[in-house]
Amino acid sequence: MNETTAPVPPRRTRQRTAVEGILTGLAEFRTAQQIHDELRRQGDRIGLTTVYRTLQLMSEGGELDAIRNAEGETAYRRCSGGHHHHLVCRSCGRTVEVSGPAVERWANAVAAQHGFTDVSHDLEIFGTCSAC
Amino acid sequence: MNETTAPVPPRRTRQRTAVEGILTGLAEFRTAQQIHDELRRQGDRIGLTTVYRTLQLMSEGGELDAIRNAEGETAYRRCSGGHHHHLVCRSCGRTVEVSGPAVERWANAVAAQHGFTDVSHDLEIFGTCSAC
DNA sequence: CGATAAATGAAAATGATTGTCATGAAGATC
DNA sequence: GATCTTCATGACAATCATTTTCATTTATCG
Ligand SMILES: [Zn+2]
Ligand SMILES: [Zn+2]
Ligand SMILES: [Zn+2]
Ligand SMILES: [Zn+2]
Repeated sequence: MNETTAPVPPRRTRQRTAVEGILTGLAEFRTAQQIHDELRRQGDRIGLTTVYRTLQLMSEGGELDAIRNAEGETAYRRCSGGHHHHLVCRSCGRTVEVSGPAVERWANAVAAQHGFTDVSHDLEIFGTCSAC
Repeated sequence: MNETTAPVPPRRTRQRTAVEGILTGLAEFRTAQQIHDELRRQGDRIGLTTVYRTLQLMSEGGELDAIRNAEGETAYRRCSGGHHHHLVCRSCGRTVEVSGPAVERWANAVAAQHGFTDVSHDLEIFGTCSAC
């Protein structure tokens, strides 16, 4: 047999658990450094490198959504499964998941009109939330 | 009188002319380094710092559109004046400007519904063009 | 309990972008 | 054209998020 994709689950380490814990119930997008700072504040001893690696792996595994903020930094957030977009507060990071079937149809239609196939899109809405 | 915005046009230098020349008639997004390389290849003597600065100024002045590619680098392209989005070929980089009033309305409406102000959005459509 | 491969993290490297500042060159004025 | 003022240039250093290295630790399994 040719086992191309051996399903090896990640090891349950203290550090990975801590990162998952921070992300659970957090509605905001957060960068690796922010999460690292918060963990340190809580007293967790964890390396910045590990935070970067863990977030990357979780993102690749579909457990997290990733976006790049205005400063070009990558921020992560635990999201629901299906296709959706984000309404993000520029100052506090508060995020609301949004979806619009009409937008999906429009994007696919305009791409098809120009002969493009295998279509995907990136869409994020930014603003200042009422609390800020 | 209080002249808050003195309209001082940028000086017409050999370097700025060269950068503008490269961008004219180029349908693809290009990074500062790519443009610098191309100018050097053409025999133009120009510093990388100057290319970065010129592109930034042109972008701020609305002469160029800027996007961040998959590697996180900023790429620039001469675009038409109004608000629009891009349909970009993943393999050859061919870019088509597109616009959809319905999308604009939807984005603003959904942001307003959630109490967000000072709203903007990023939207790019990717696909494979008919030539690829 | 070992054995073993994955995970960690401190430190160094990377690489795009920005800051510095001495020198060069537009544009205005004479 | 000569001169002056000010902006522009660019070689170099600095910044800073992210990645790489690699020696050490540790989770998992038999
Ligand atoms: Zn906010
Ligand atoms: Zn969508
Ligand atoms: Zn193409
Ligand atoms: Zn738009």
